Amino acid sequence: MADRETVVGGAPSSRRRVGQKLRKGDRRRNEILDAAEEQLRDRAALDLTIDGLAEAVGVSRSSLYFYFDSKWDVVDALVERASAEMFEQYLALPATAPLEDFLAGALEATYLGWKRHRVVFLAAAERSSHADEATDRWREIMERFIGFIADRIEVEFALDPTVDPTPLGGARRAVEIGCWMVERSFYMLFSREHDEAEEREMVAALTAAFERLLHPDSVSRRPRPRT
Amino acid sequence: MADRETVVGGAPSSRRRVGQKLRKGDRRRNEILDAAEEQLRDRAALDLTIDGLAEAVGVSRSSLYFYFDSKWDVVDALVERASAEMFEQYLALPATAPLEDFLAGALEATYLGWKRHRVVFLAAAERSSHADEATDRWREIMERFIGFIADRIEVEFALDPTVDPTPLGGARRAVEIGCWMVERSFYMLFSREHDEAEEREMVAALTAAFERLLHPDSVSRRPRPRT
DNA sequence: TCGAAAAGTCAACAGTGTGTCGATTTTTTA
DNA sequence: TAAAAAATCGACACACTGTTGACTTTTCGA
Repeated sequence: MADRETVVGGAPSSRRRVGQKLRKGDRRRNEILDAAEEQLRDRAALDLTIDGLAEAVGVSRSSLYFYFDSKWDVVDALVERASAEMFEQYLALPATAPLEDFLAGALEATYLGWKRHRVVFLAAAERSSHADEATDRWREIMERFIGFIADRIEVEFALDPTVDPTPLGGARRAVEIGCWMVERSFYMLFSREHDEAEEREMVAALTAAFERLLHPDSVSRRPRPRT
Repeated sequence: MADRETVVGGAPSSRRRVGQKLRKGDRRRNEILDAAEEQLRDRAALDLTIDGLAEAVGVSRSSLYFYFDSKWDVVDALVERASAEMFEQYLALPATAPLEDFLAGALEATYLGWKRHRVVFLAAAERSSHADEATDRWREIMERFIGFIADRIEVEFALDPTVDPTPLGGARRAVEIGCWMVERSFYMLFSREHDEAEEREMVAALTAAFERLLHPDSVSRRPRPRT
């Protein structure tokens, strides 16, 4: 799954039928992406340099401009690559499973994606805060996931009386809030020192949290006197 | 509340007794901060320049280095200033109010803070993604809010059987998740075009969401067959 | 399989912003 | 009011960016 032969972004000489041998340029493009992901282990995206990437790949700096307009362009492509991979996992979720299994599966897929491409998703958040245009791109990527889950919730809402996202502004809004909750929580977890156990705890907590967002609580909220 | 005479960050000649007349340097420092907040309306923090700030304030570029080590240092101070202001609102929350009012009040305070210092909090998120050290600083600021709410929830948990954060990993973790949910949701709202109505909707949705995180849902979750 | 078109490569240049130094002026304070 | 502290600035060295135009290699169809 790592080095496949399909190309995602708006590469030079991109759209070619799948399975065909890659052009030299396409191979190089992937090398650059790999080098970037590699370097992101050490430094923030802000600290990437065209120079550094060029050197890592073994071409001149100006050659790099042949492939990407800027280092942010590189980061964008990297994010797109990792997100697409994660979304494939979403598509593989069993559509007929009970809602809670569906949610647990989605959370698990998200977690594994983060684990695998930690540095890329950290960079995604970084990138998304730089320019409105970049924020929108990240928002769009998130939309794919939000939409996918929201569709399922809509169905569930119609079928299952114990599911009611109305107070959160509807299924869409509820899932939106939930997804950003997950994104941000993973971001905060993966951007600091932690162990595997904490990761599992976080997945469990987020799964429970997401469920709670969708089900009304057990008590009717009435004002209670203070002690 | 805007131009007070206390100074927050590690300014040159900071700690002076409150109420005293500011030194020239302290005034200038505030000017720089104000200029930065002003300029952030136009551009991302990444696009701030020492040059631009210096010019706006009317000093030479190198003079600016007298006050701040870098433009990120400026941003940090700005974030600290706005966060402190918001936290004061938290402290003013009526401690004896019912939980739901407490939460609604906290959400309202957060919302107003965002509304007032939108560009600063957007910059905070941007800044926090640049360097581990900056991420930690933002995390610490969030901790103040998380800790404040979590303390209240702990109490509530002990008193009120309908409050149970256990499945989310305890009060602390539940509030942590909730706060990041709020932070990210506001970030996403305020970083795009929207109207006042949508802001109110978001506040309502987040308030409802936060409550749901703390109360167990009404159905015991049992596997349901698919149709 | 050959040759033209397409793809890929690079050195050199011009530009923008950074951060530091030491010398100088202004403000503060005792 | 004069010494100390604070504030200011010009000039320098440097790191990274993005562009241009000439050159080399690869690709692909006749």
